[in-house]
Amino acid sequence: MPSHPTLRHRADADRLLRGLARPPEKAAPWLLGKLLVRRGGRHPVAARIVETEAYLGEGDPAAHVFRGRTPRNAPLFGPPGTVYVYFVYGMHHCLNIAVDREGVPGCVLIRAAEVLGGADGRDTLIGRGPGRLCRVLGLDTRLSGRHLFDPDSPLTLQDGPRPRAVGVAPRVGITKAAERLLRFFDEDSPAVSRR
DNA sequence: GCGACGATACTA
DNA sequence: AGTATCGTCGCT
Repeated sequence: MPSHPTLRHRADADRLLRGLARPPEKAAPWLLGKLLVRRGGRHPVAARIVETEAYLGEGDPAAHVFRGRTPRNAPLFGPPGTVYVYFVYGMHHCLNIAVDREGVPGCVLIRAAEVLGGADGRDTLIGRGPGRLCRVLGLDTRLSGRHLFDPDSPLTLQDGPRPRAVGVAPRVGITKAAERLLRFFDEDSPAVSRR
């Protein structure tokens, strides 16, 4: 077992990468409970993921890559753990994580997370909805294309407490393939979109 | 170069 | 239902 901190972090990243290196419909529920850690500000901010959606790649009419690769969606073709952030409706950013294998553009949209406030964890802020989550974590398109486990990454992933129960529902806000149950959420979280 | 539209979220 | 608000992409 590695005892040096750097080696241990490396081992943690490898384990998380194995979770991400699977098809979106597997990786999306697996991501529930994991912690997004935002660095770059005065203090790191951690947010516990409580709601995700799977986007299946070129065969999924609701996916950004449905009509093929473009400069914007290119990060989705990167290795698992690559960050894809896009801008919608002239005001919101949405965070995605590329999953599966490099060259296979499946991804997971992070729809909600509980931002852990003070050291005591008492004042829990919620980022309900992908737009608000990005606003609360200060994420924008400058992060798109970066990788969660790069040494100096401003956004990383850590292990966290798994949910007691996982709910399944249709994806939010799409018109195509709207019936598919590809949205996953922590049933106990108040931060989940209410729809 | 142009225009339609979107993986949003709030208010009424 | 209405709306704020703009980057992206397909098409001309």
